Amino acid sequence: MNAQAADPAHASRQRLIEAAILTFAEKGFDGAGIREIARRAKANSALVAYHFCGKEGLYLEALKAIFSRKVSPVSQLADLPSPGAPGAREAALQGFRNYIRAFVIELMSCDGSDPVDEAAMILMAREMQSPRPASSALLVEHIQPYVTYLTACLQALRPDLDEEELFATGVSIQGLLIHFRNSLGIIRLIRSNPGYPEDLEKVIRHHIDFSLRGLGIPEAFPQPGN
Amino acid sequence: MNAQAADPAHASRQRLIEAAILTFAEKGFDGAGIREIARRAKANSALVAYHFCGKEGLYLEALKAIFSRKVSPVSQLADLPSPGAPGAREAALQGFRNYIRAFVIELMSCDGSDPVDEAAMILMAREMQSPRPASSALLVEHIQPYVTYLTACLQALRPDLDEEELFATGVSIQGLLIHFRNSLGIIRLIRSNPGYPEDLEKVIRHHIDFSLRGLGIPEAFPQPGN
DNA sequence: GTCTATAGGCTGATAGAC
DNA sequence: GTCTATCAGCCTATAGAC
Repeated sequence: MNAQAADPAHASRQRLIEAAILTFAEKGFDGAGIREIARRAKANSALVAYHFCGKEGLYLEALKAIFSRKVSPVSQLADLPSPGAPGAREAALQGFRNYIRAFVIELMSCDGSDPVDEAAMILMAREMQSPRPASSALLVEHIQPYVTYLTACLQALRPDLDEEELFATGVSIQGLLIHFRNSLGIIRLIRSNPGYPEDLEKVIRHHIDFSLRGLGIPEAFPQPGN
Repeated sequence: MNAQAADPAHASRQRLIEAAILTFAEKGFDGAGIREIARRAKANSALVAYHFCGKEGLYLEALKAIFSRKVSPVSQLADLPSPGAPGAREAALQGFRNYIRAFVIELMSCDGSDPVDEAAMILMAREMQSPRPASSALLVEHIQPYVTYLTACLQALRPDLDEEELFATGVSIQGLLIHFRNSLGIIRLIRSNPGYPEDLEKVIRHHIDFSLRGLGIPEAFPQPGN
């Protein structure tokens, strides 16, 4: 795939994917037309069928591009030692920190400098909320490892919780991260503050502090100021 | 509006709104066609223009119907005394309890017996994530009071927090409630437990306990068992 | 690989009969 | 208030020239 990306003969293919991310993010799958995407990519709309076997194929390729760019780098998280091993708790704590940081910083923070990154997040968030049948397998394949990793960290940090409680906690934390991403639209409206994304990381960290304190893991993100 | 709802001459109008909620929830604004909606409502598609001045008007009317059915009843919450008045903290605590209870029980608990209720939640969640320009004013108008109320409760409970922290906390708690509602589908899949919704309130309370403990408001929902 | 031209179908809106 | 018929425009997909 990298060979293809470097191939100038595939330049229009790459431009189409980029334009697709932007346009699908703005208007959704049904709202976006391949003519508009092609216009944006300075390419011919017939190339959508040639390169991607149609609109749905282009959509899937756009999602794959997002996962390789944004999600896969995040997944380079250190392996956790087996529970009970010496230093397992400290390793889990570090893993937990990395997980949150990866989501908050790499995955969700966006300074608006790269419109494609911004659009990629919007598109992924919408796809998580309302997955298309054709892309749900792709979605699960890429996201499942994260839930497993998070639950493993939590188990080492809170061995007193039973399986049901661990699951509820994992879902809650994960949901919190996703929620802030999903709520950007309405938060912006309520605050009447178009520049609000700048404060996103601060707000997320603020609540994560509360949640972790409630979970009995206040040392996950020690606050220099407190 | 109630007079109209009771008028049998407006029966098809009502059926169109109901079908619109279902179809827009399933396919989004652009994915849903007025012909399909009309077919579902056993009405003529030309009535969309007659009753609602077009598709966008029907969409707005569907949102309004959702707000009157689901959101407005929740808003019948007691007024809070002014901050600093005697008993203000206790009143805020009670208001906070009522707010959570109203959301968990009235707004979110649904056994799936009513498909329209189910679709209404999906539609509202999607609209919050990606508000349409034409409906954002409606959205803010209906949701703003809840954020204000929740923030007022929190302010009385945690007078040490500044405005930014209060907002972040309110959004977080609100997001938690919405997240659990939205995630029911995927949670069911992951757990392979079709009866999972029965435990919904328990799981939500479980996490809310964590969050409130972190917020320093552990007495909001005292646990008889603890 | 890239283009033009076009087919075939669906869309929302509307005019006008009843 | 409800219907049929229809319009103009957009959509995706494709055939075929280069």
